[in-house]
Amino acid sequence: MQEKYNFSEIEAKWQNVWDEQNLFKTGDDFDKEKYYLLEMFPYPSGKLHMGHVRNYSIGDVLARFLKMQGYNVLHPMGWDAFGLPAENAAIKNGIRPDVWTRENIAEMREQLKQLGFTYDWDREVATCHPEYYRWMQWIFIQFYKKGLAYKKKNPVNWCPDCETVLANEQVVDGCCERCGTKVGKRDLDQWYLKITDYADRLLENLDILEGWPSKVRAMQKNWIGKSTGAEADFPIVDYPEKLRIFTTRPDTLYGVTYMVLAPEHPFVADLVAGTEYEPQVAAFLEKLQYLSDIERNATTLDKEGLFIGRYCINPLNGKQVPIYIANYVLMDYGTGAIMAVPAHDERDFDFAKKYDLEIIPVVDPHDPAIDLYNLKEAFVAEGTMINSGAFDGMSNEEAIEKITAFLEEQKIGTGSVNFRLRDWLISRQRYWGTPIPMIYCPEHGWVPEKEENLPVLLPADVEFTGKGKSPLAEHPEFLKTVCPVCGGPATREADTMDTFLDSSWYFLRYCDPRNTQEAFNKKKTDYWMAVDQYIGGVEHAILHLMYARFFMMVLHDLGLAEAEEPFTNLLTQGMVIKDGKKMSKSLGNVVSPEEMNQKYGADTVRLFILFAAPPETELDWSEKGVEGCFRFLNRVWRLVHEMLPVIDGAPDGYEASTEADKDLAYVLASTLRKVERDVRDKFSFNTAISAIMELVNALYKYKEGADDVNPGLMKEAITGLVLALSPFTPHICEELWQEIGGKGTLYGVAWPGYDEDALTRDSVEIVVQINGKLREKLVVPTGLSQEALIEAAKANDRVAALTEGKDIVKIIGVPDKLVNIVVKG
RNA sequence: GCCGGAGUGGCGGAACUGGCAGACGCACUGGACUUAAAAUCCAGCGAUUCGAAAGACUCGUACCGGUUCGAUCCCGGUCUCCGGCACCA
Repeated sequence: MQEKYNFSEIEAKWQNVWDEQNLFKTGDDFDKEKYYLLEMFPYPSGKLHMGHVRNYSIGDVLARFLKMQGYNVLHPMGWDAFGLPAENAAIKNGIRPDVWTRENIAEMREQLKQLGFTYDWDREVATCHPEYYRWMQWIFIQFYKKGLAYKKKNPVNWCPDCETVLANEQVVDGCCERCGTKVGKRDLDQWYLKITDYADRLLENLDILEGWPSKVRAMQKNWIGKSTGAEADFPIVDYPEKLRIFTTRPDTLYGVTYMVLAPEHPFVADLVAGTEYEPQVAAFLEKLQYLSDIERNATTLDKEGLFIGRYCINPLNGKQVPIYIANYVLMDYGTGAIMAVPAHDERDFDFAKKYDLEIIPVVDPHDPAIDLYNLKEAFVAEGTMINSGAFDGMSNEEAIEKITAFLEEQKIGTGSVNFRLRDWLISRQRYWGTPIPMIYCPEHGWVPEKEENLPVLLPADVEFTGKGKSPLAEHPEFLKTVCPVCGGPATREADTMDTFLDSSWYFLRYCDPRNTQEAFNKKKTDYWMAVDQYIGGVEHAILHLMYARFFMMVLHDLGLAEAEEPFTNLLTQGMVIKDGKKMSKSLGNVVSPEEMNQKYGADTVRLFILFAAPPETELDWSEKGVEGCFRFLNRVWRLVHEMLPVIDGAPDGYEASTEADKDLAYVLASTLRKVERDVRDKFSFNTAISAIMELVNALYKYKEGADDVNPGLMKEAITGLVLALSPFTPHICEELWQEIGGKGTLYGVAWPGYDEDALTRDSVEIVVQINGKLREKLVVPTGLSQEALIEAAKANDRVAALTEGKDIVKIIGVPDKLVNIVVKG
């Protein structure tokens, strides 16, 4: 009686073996061909969810497969360990964030091991460890020294009841997540990174990233949002300064009928000071204060404006136009001021209609349906210039160039480019993050901490109330320090860094995780970088992936790394859903990886998650499907055990004598070829697995049908099966490998080759079509010439009967594939 | 509005470079084994029509059209759904 497939015993056994041998440790063998495989590291929230399992299962198949292909594979894992939830746990349950985080990490690390993933745990990093954030601070200082970090006042979300700053995620429907009070704004001095300096490069390099999904590249392109146009200076009547505006439509300059400033524009207060408009402007600003960013930016918001009693002069035609302020002009884009051309801009048109402002067309569409001097809506398309002085008669596209050139000649403007991308606000008024290593000296202003004094440690003796300032800001011992320049008394920055900084270079630290002298050794990162394959959720398509690219560019420019782009290839896996909906506690449809693991084993869970859908698409969890995969593994188990006596003592190699032997040899070779291609070239794990299932089906058929089983062939087939399946379900395969007499562990055993000869069959089935419709199938010798093939088809009784008495117009023959006979009548 | 995808059986999904549509799995149906059940093994499984059956015809990859001997695949148009951005001048 054969042994039952006892997955829990087998899995524990092999995980132990791998652990004891420290099998997945990766050396820096600079001579070997490397492959850096990386999955996005998790936030240690407590337990793994199915999304993690999917992410890491995909990565692990690749890691094991590539190892079998002979690569030196770097496959690390770590923890994105700073962040708000740890602090919330501290406020709610009184657990220290470091303890909470450490416990969660321990639990999740154990879960990852139970899934059999091949991580080199010697390279584990956690961003909350001082050995890690020390170098985070060091990198920040390098950015600062290069002029890429600066401080600026910016409004933050402020809850008047909790008297604290709120992160955007803590603001729900404009109210405080905790107490429900309406959230207001407060201006704070905050640190920024100058990512906008790299906007063009971040955009241009997207074209090189051919290994990225076009979707992600498009998302980043949208996010960067480059627009080309011109800036122009408009003199203001009775005012010394000129008003500079940005426009993408310099061709419409002659159509300007008013100007609009952002209400926060620095000129506004000055322009209305002491006039009758001053109180109205103040009231307008007051009203805007209570709008959230989302409300302020919503397209649905009514356009509201206010004339401020002053006028501008159009530098091209000397026309005097009124100046407005309006809620739809934003201070932080362009120059915070626009020229309004209602005839050719929808927003300006709406505004002009509402406030009864002049509309002057300057581009003629040549469309009889459009009454230029009585427009029903703005005309934004191409046309011929009119009402534009010397530029009349040109195409408006030509006018864009000519007018821009004219502005430059006259020194009243310039060609200009604007980006939607803003500088990266990195200050967080939080405790659980990397302290920003800056010091304020009354004498010397903001100065970076001395590098030899790093890390600036997070103090452990803090209290969490959820009220008032962040714990660091109320910690005198932390705050009190000396100026690195003059040694006089100074104050530390109390803000910590956005956790996105920590995750913007962790892939570099993995290359050299225990270095105490530098953030990472260049020789090592130059060997391992760039990451050959990065795998993670599409929710990180913009922020994380853009920040990491930005960091890599800066580190490259600082001479610290060779690579300029961190991730050569990117795979964004789809979500795991249940019953067509996202898994969530509130819906009660969360499937726990732990339970599934206990019920079916890690191999089954891995197999199902890889088999049920291609990696990029959504995956609907189906327990029936899981059971199917479990059945399959049992089927494999029984097959191998039944064949053990046959394999035992079987010769190496085989002679395929019977047709059944040849059929099986063919299936075996084509399966091995397909699995290799599907995994390596397409990440098409679902079809690779289905091919292996077909092989198993063929083996069952062969064993039932054949009078006597060919031992050499069977041994070869079973060996191939176990090896091909091993990246997907490593535990059961290790066990079977041992039972069929394989040496050592499967990790790193060479990927099986396949028998080319077995792929060539003596005969092949071809299709005969008449007028493109399938009418007959023929078995013919392989490699039959086109002529002979057509003859064979014509000689067939059925084909002859069907073409009887009809004109044969044309015959197409494709060797080893088909014949198509085109007939008439 | 702009940008990026996707639409194939009851379901998840296959189909190489334009060449047998629906691999593999799930669900379902029937059979074998069993005292019985579970497990397992075997077979069937897009729709329609004809036929006792073997089998045969026709239709069928969101919709309309085109290219081609031949289209799930290429081209043009339409619809629907999903994702990103959006008062960005």
